[in-house]
Amino acid sequence: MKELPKIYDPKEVESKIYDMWMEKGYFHAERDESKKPFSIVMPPPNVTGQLHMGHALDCTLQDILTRYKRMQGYNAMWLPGVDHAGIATQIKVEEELRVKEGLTRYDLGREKFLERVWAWKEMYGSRIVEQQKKMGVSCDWERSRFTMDDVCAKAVREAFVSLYEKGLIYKGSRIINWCPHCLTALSDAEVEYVDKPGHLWHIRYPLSDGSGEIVVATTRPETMLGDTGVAVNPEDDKHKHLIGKTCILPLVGREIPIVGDEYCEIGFGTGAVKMTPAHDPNDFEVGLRHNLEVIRVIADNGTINENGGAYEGLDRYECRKKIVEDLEREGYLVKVEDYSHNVGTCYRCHNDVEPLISAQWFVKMKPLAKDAIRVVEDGTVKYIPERFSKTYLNWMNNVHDWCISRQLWWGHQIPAWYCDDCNHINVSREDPTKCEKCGSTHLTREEDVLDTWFSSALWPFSTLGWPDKTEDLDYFYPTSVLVTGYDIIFFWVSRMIFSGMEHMKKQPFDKVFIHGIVRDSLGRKMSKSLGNGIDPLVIADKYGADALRFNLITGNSPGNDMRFYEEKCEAMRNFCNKIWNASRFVMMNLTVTENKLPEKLELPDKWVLSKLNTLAKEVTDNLDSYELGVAAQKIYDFIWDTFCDWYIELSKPRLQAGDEDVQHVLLYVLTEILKLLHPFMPFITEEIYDALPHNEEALIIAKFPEYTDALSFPTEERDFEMVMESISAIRSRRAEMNVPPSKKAKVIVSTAYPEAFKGTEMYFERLASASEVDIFGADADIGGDGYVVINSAYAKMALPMAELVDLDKERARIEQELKKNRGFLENQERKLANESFVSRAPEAVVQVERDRAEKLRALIKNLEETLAGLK
RNA sequence: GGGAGCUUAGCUCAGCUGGUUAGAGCGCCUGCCUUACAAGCAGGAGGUCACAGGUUCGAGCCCUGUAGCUCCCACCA
Repeated sequence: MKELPKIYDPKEVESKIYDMWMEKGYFHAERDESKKPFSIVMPPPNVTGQLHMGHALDCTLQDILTRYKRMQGYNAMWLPGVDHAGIATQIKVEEELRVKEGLTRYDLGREKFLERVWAWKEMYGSRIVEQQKKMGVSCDWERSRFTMDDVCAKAVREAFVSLYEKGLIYKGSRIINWCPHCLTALSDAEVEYVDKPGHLWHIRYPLSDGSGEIVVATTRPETMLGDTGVAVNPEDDKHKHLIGKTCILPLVGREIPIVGDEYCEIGFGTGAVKMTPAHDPNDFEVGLRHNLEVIRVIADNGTINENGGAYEGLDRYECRKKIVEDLEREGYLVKVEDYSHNVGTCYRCHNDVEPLISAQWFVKMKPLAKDAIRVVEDGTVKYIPERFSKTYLNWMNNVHDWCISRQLWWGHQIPAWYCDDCNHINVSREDPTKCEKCGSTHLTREEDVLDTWFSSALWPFSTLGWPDKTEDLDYFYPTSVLVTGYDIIFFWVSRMIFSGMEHMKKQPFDKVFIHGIVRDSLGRKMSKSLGNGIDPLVIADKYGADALRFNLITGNSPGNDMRFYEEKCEAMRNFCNKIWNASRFVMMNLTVTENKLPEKLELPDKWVLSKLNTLAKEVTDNLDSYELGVAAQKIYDFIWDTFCDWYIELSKPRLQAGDEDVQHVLLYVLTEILKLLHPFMPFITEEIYDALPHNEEALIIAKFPEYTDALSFPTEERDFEMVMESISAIRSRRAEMNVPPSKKAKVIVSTAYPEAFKGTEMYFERLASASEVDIFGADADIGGDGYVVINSAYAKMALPMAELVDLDKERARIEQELKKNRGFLENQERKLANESFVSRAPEAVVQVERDRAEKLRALIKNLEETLAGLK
């Protein structure tokens, strides 16, 4: 048998164990009809990414589920991968190019630039994989995919073409969100709205006929350069007479119409709204209704374009300043109010997004949303916690068309070719050589690439070989559960659901297990700019990956944010050490070499086995309902309290007496504990299992404990708890009297349950500092002069400690205790006397109350007798 | 403007479909190096479960309302 060191050193153990798992191929899953599949696809981290706490939590949850199912005999397949992360990666490589070589991507050209990105990907793409391995993830690395690899590319092409052919993808000019920094269009989901303080400028627009003026209010005066109308509400008595007239745009001099439209709200601002159809989605709609001209004045890079006249070339915010100055100087500015409003910002670079009109590719969402809504509503796809289905449905019910084209180079290039001669758009599975409409061979490929999330949306089936009809798809799809944070429900989860329904005609997963965000100890989001991020690898290095994992999943509930405390890691490391030392203890006392239960079980054996049996049932139930934290907590409590603090202590006298049966029970219980704990703390449990005599090849593939009637001993459990309670009563009393454990004292027990107490003398000696123990029946007259009498509900215990007895104090103490317990009993009796309680509450509940009352009566009786015995 | 969540011990949080005298970790107090572990052991203090009503035999949990905090969504200039 191996000797374990006194302190558990995770660093040494973890890499060794991980290598062993890899070498044995335990993570790999192949289609096997004799087993039920359990499959998870991992949310692919960005190829630019570093593992952060969110990933650590995410992969820990998935690993726990995967290991649990694997141990239950499922064919557990967890598919990992990496996302090409279009914008994020391109920005990173461009940045490197700029800093190191002073070049832009345009200097290199598309082809050369992409070579650089691929080289970058080769260099850094595996970093996050290595980091995940440190966390102990048991995913099938042989199945690892990249969203830009050939398999995924084929799926993207098929998905795009098929949607296009069905008319569900179209190209059109719409107001889109444009990031002037990233120089690309964004989808609605990629815009983050931030409340920013600003102003509401009231501007005078003179009427063309010189009969007066109309005052408009705006938060973005620079956009007036593109104004092509003013809207007022047709019901607005103050303004409706102006409808049909025109006014002169200050500074620009353009004559623009005043139109009546209900979009303009009476009483807000000045009651008149300037219309900039090229730079505001609402104005665009109004413009369509009233045939307003569309004049774009802001260029892609955020400066004013040639339509801005004198302002051309100015940055949009400089221009704003300048325009306000000019308006004021020329007397057009009526007033300025402070006004805070929502400004859209880019989720990647956080610069203000510019709404502008642009020709882009869109996915028509309404028809696709139908099935995606249905499967969540009818429970085919279940969110855990349930409340997130509301978030999802709310979004899906109000979904707008999805802008999927990006003006980037890094990504899946859109498979569309424009005919130079007839302008026809050719979209096809194979690269076309001539226009399908006019036959021209002059074709130009669309330069734009697809939104990264377009390929992510196909992840659950593209990774399994779709569009080919593969065996993997047949066997592992739909996947069992998707684990991810609530912050990407819109980006990803919803798009996977509609894509799965559209392309596979089946939901991509049965369950969506949502977790929250890991925050710092002050409750702030961890971020680079705040510099408050905690590196999971540093923590894992310091406390062990097992401790980190346990930290992340206990003490919080699904879907809720959590705070990260390093102190808690310390507690979890201590827990590891506790298990380690308990195992050392078992090992150093082991002479038997076989893990099997003995024929003859003593009372404490039955007690601990019965508790273990219950634990297995509860943990299984909790895990099946995704209550991972609760399950972990129960295992923790069992190990620390039940096994270490009680059973190991109880085993000591028997071990000393050379009892082999107790060795077997220790080994058995410890092994079962390791199995229960393994999904949560895979490293330390595997290491210990390997050092123990074991029946299965490795813990990772050992059978997960199950409840069994054969090991259910409710009577013995209750009996032994009487003894434990009595021992506790002695300990408590001794501590109160400040008697050191080294001062042993005889214990005389009088109990109404002599059968339960039979043979328990050694436990009193070991755990209650008894020098010797006499056990008598309930009628025994114990106590008297020179004795301290201790009462439990099941026994009266007398300790000869004359020097400690102060009769007055003793009397007062017992009276105090009597008072308290009589109070409790009174409560109990009142409850039991309540006719409606007894008749309406379930019998089991009533019985619990009766037992409790009975217990109180016994305790009170003991106390009364003791009091009477005090002279 | 909608929607969601939170409010439980000094701190951070559990408490699963209503059923003991409401729990954990950390912190605090007392005593112990008891031959697995001082990263430990034993004992202990500490909570009118935000507030007000209601339903129920029974409410931290369900319903209604109030207050405070947080987040998400939404085209109000």
